Amino acid sequence: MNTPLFAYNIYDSRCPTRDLLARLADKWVLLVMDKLENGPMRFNTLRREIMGITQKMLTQTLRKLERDGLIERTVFQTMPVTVEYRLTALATTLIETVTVLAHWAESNMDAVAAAQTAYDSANPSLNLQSLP
Amino acid sequence: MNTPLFAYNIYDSRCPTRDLLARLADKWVLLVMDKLENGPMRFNTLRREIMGITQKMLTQTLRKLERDGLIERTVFQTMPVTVEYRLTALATTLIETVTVLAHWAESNMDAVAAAQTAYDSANPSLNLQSLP
DNA sequence: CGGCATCCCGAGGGATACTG
DNA sequence: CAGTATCCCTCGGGATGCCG
Repeated sequence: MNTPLFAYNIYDSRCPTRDLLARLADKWVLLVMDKLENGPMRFNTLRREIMGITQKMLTQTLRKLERDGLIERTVFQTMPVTVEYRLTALATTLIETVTVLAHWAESNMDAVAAAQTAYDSANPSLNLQSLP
Repeated sequence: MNTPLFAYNIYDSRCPTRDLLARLADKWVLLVMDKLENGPMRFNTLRREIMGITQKMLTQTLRKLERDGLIERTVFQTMPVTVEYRLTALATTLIETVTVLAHWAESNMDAVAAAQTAYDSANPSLNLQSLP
């Protein structure tokens, strides 16, 4: 029968993979990982380049990713301190997927916007424009 | 110089692609799209197979995806009515990435769990176990 | 520079009841 | 079967201030 070595099932709400997916399915997580694709970066560089992210969210995102083993944090005892973040080996198995997803939005924005316009004019009653 | 045809930039917080990414970066969106990979499915089938999703969230997710042109909704006037959801052509350019991301969680759950344990024992002070 | 600690508001989303 | 409509409550996350 060739049973799989893992019994994880993303469709089971009680499976720990569900929580892992929820952590990955986060815009800040995707943006941070995507930014780190080309090598390590420092905290404030990330903060500046990922426009709109607050210090709190960046810190929180970096900590979560570090805890999940996806990024590594290195402190250089300069004055003042320098902190660098880089993807781990584990993250390299995921980063390509992340970058494709993040940039799919750019490549297909026009098609999506057209679909939205069509949908909204076909359903004048509903107001989904406001939905997240 | 070969300037790109689109000036969309996912790192610009005011760019519409940012909102699109936020809609894609959603666990229910990923699970629903992944479920529809192998062909059309009906509402209650999706609801049963994606354990833990409420009727409200399933409806909302399907509507958002329909509005973005990623899924198509077909109503069959049987008695009672039958409604079928299927991925659109636009979605086919994204579905592989989505499935890879969703199932990466299953394949790498053990590694992530190990990293978490290591992190938590190395940082007994912090309590990130509770964080989302 | 690279954070941590608080306050606080609004919305995301669960639970429940009703319908064509 | 496939939804819609409310209520209600938590908690994500922005704003602000402080620190080694």
